Amino acid sequence: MLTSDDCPENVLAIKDALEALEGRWKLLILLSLSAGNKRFKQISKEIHSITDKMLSKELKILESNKLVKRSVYDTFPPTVEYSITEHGKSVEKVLDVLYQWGMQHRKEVMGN
Amino acid sequence: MLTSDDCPENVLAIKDALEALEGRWKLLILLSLSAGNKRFKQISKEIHSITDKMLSKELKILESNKLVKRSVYDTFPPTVEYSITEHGKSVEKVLDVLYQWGMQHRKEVMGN
DNA sequence: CTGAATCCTTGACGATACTG
DNA sequence: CAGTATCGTCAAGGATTCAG
Repeated sequence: MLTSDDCPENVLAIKDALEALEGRWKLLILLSLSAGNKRFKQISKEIHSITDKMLSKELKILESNKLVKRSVYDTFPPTVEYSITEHGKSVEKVLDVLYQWGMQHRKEVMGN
Repeated sequence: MLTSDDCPENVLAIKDALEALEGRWKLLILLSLSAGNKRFKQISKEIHSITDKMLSKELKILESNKLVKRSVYDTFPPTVEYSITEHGKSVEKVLDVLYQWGMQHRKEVMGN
């Protein structure tokens, strides 16, 4: 979460939004969990090129941002399940807008 | 511009959109130019903490993304003016959505 | 199974000096 | 005025190994 530095106040909210979705993996993890609750191993198999370290780290960030919920079940071997929160679901409308503009942007930049 | 790697096709457009706005400066430059055409020096004065190198680099990226237009006038000393393109203006509705969600996000993450 | 610890590479970003 | 060139720093992300 950013604090005031160079930015006018309203820019901070935009930057926070971008930051919450930035990086190579957050989007993929979010979409994977949107399709249903998953365990650590399941996610890493779906996103085959992610390392355990990155998956672990990104999940923590997403959890700290209240986009993802982590549930631990006391079994052996340990069972941990990840799911999308209500707040996590609310990003979908943002992604829609980004998708629409992104398509337009690709047309604009590539071949008109 | 990304090509297909791990990502499902629709994710690429979203990533391109995020990429076009990412980084410490792009948003500030875009907003500055939205308020009116500016010359290099004017922008760097408005965004006082940016270095010439970064401003130059970011402007090139924004120009290559068709978000900003660079106009050179053959005077001495040289005059270069930057302006927002139509495509650049189209990001405003994206920023609106990001702002709305960003505000909600801040409430969610900080003190509900 | 679900991670944490360590080491390494790469690119973003900054400071400063210089040029047409 | 409008940049470029050079050097340096730091954190993101990756590869690999270790642990409860």
